[in-house]
Amino acid sequence: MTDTEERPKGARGRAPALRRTRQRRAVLDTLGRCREFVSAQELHALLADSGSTVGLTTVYRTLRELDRAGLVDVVRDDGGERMYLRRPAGEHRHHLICRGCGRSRPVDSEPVEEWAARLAEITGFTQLQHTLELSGVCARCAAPPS
Amino acid sequence: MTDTEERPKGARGRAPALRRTRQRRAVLDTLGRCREFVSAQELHALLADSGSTVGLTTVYRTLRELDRAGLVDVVRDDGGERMYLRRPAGEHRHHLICRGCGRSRPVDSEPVEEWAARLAEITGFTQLQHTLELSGVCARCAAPPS
DNA sequence: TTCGTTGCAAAAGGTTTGCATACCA
DNA sequence: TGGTATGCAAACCTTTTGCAACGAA
Repeated sequence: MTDTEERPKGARGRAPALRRTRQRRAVLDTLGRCREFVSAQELHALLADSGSTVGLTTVYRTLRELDRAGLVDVVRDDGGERMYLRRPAGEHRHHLICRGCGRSRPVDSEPVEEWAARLAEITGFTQLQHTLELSGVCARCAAPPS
Repeated sequence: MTDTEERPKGARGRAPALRRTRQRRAVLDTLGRCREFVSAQELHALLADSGSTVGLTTVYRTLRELDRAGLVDVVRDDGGERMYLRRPAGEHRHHLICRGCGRSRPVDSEPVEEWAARLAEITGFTQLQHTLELSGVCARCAAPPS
């Protein structure tokens, strides 16, 4: 069990003072264009393809920032690799990912949210967090390969 | 934890023919004694402490076998490390883990199971699998440091 | 000028694999 | 005996970090 170190999310009102750099803009832009989850490595490759020279390190760092800022949804693929998808609204969403084609679709997870909330009451646990990874095989991929 | 579904890994009815070796017995035994999730590395350390000489590789391999056989629940900690906990019955369970002390407690996840089942119908996805990681701060850890 | 940002190379860390050896059945 | 299982070392991979150079404000 890795002990989670204290991380007071409610940081002192300090403004991070993010700078708008060419690299960050490129990452944000490319990520925004992705409709499916992408890994840092994939994103780095995409950036390279589009001619943007952005270091892999920077991609990782930027993605981490976005995660902290709650601007992306993050899941882990089977290999433990983190996958990112830009989050439209401020709400966190859950996605159902097809193991065949990799496409994902957001799902209504209200029941889960409610259940989690109830769980907090029942167990006395506070600051509940949950990560939900859903996968399956979509109708198209399940269909006969004709 | 992942819903264990059929392993269509093209398994031609071959019998795995597991052998009962000293190492496997030791791993199984030590794992069975653990009441909380443990990582492969931790398990390896525990084995070493108890005098059992089992290679780390073997621990990893055995754990993977157990996972495939659906005999353990697996979660990933914040660092992406896999944590294992022997599964009592054949049922898969979800656990709520305290970020303070690391202790876990199984929770009733029926609502989630039902929701997932309904989701399958609605979306047309088949062979749904889900992994749910729940964490929070237990009452004891949240209590004032007296 | 200042100090956040970048990027390369290297370090970390967990997990897997190659391969010769040991051993259960 | 034959095919498994083991274990060491090396390989793999993703992610992080050290540090000198860079550039937005």
